Amino acid sequence: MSTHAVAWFRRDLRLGDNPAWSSATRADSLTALFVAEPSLMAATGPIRRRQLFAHLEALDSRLRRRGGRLRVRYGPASEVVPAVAAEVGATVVTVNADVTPYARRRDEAVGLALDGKLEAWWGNYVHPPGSVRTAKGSTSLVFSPFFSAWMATPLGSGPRPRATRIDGDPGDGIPQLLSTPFHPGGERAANNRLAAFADRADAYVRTRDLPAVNGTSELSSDLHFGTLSPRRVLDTIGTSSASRAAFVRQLAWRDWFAHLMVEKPESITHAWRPELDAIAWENDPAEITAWMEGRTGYPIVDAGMRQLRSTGFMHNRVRMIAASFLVKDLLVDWRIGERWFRRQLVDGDVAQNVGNWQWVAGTGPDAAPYFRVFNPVLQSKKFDQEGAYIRHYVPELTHMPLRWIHEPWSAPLSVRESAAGSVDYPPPIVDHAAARRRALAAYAKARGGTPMHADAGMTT
DNA sequence: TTTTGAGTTGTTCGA
DNA sequence: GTCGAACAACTCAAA
Repeated sequence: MSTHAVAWFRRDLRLGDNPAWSSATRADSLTALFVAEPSLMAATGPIRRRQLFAHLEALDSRLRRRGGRLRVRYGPASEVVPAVAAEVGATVVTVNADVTPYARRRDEAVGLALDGKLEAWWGNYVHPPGSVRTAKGSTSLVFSPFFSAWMATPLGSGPRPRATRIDGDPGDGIPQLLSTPFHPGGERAANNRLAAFADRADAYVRTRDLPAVNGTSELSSDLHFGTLSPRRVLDTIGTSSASRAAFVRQLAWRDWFAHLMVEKPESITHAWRPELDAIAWENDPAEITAWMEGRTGYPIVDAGMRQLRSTGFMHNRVRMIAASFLVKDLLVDWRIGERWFRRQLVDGDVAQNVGNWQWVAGTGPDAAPYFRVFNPVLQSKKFDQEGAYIRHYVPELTHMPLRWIHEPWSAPLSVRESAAGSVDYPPPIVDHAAARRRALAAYAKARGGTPMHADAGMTT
């Protein structure tokens, strides 16, 4: 009897170092399948959706060169996958597993419907979620010990791919791209981006915090879509310098947040520290909108939020500043910011986004201490010294002299009037010093302690 | 078994 | 201007 595999692609849109794909190629023939699930599509912003389609186009082209097609189908996976499996007479359906509760429920349902023919691999993390453990057998709730254990864990090896016959049915097809994606799609382009980062990886520590410089890896989107294998990224960058090791540490954070998502899926909606679900958030709708639209009056925050809306990306340092500003300065529930980022970001990823927002909000395990409140002006002066990033994304401040670019409200009226356009830039929506006191008081109250200062709270 | 030290990305205040 | 302390509490691993 001949065997036929369905390689069901999800967030692993590559053929290289892809255990589920490699396993599928061991069958006599295979169907490469992507299911556009309506519920996932609805939760995906236009920029990430466009990027997804670009990757699907590239994957389809690659399969065509091998005489096959990517079969794209629309509908709920729980119906589509068993139907396709029956249609093609599949003996096995291979996938790379995912960590979100949605994905886990979905795969469980599909697995039941397939009567045990679903074969799950881990292909999207350096080490499989759950595999890096403390001596007691659980996931460390402190990053450093997790990192030590992560480094000490040997890399597993998956099955080797073979040449096999690939089904040529395109299914419903891929929607036509109406505009340019964030990145050129596909595995090959992603590998070019990896090679480009490898060339500047030794400058990573020196430049990664400077939003005007191309110093971060900018591989988050490829890691999200799986156009890059994280193990290949690790291999390529290596740890031969302090900079490279610092980057590899970031890959461990990515794995840690995946581990934590499996450990505690309710962290999507609840603080890891339950007492911090009791914070009396302000959640002012007008302020939330101003933050989303980049009209807070704090140039570094607004530059970041506008970069996000217009490009689907935001520099890592600015993500922290903007997130801290929403949670601490505006006292807005981190879940509101998390949802906005997740929808807008081309690399929007539940486990990573929730993990990082809980870190900023101080509600997560081994998170930033709650009293660490970023000062948006200091951060701006420190990391955007020339104001180049601000000027790029906040055109109203193009002509604002460097001396006041980080806090334009301090500029004398004459300066503001002569810097064309700057009168259109809004005044700050909160006073940082007062907002900081209010945040500390709100956190202290939720934690059941007393405020640090007798005068803590909003001064008017 | 108990103790101890250490721990992604910061800010403010007072000496 | 510089510098150290305070701003908490908790997990984990090593001793």
